[in-house]
Amino acid sequence: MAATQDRLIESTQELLWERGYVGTSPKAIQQHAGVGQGSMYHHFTGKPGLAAAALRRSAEQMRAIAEADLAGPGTAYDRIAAYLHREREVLRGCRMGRMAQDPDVIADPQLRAPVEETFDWLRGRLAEVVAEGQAAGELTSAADPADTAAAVVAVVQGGYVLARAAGTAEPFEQAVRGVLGLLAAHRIG
Amino acid sequence: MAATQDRLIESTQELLWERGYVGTSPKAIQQHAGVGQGSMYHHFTGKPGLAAAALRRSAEQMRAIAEADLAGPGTAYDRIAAYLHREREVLRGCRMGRMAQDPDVIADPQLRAPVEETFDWLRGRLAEVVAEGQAAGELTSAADPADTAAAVVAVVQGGYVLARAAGTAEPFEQAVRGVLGLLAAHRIG
DNA sequence: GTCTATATTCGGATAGAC
DNA sequence: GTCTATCCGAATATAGAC
Repeated sequence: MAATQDRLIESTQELLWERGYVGTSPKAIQQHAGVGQGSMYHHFTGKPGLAAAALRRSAEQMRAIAEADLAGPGTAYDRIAAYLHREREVLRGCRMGRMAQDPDVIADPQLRAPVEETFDWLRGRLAEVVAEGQAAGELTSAADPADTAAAVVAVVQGGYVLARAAGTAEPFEQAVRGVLGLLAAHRIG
Repeated sequence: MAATQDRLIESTQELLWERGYVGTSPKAIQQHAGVGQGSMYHHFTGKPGLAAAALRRSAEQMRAIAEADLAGPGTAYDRIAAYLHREREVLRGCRMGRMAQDPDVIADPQLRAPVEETFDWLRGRLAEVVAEGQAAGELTSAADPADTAAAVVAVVQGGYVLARAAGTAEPFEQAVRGVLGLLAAHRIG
């Protein structure tokens, strides 16, 4: 039954987000999904296989959500601002970014691949937006597109870290305002 | 013997950095420190107590290292650039930032306090530097000091995440160049 | 496909001898 | 202060019945 696999994958996505890879046990996944032990090991080879499926799905979802803002209307600055101001559950952190901290994830190519690809894509996509803005005469050419894109993505990822450390979303919002404030000086017109 | 406590704390610092809180077992700490089980439980109440001591020490160290750059010579921009360009083991990530991802750390006030205080201090200190630069006429007043400071700290923390995801320090360096490039437009003179 | 039983190792700690 | 012995539950599966 596809529903069982789906529930397992969704539960794994949820628990990886909340507890990380090391902190997520097969048993916890089964309970969260309401699925028996035998059932899980019938559909998946084990914890790594299931986690890989969950991460691939999270990667797809993250990408779709980001693309919605980046392909939206308005100038390059507007689209970056839309991406940065998107509603987020800041205190939960980033589903993908969190995985980058876990040595077991980084050590397993199957687990690391979705994480790496997601951020590669995101940086590339933001760099395109910056370059488009420069080509359209909306932004000065002073800022390198790839470097600026990396800074924007890093602000989001770092903002999550600061917010969780502080126990409030405020530092995330400050960081977003901060980078947009800096970028604003590069607008033309 | 103080040396035993010290070795335990240092080993814990090391392992927390590498494996995180959930991923670090008392046994691993003992082995890394070359100290027996009984000895560890004689000097510390258990894993949380030992981790708290290790985090407090890491917090002191991080603060001293950052202050060295931020209190250095040069303009505000120079000092921020010095902080950003400091030599780092980028692929190891940040000892403090990593802890913010761990729910068990965030849930325990004793463990979270050093993390929270470190980032509060760092953002405050960087905001001072920005404000000093504005007062000295080196930087425009367009950028809010607290917001800019949060963005700078977030770039570092996010840079670590991107670098670990990529398996190379390159995205960290891009992000640093990116935020410095944006900030450069605010320099006067 | 799903269930229950069983196995092995680790995590985190306590107890008491030396 | 340090060591060894012991404890109990959790993590991560495998085996085989239904």
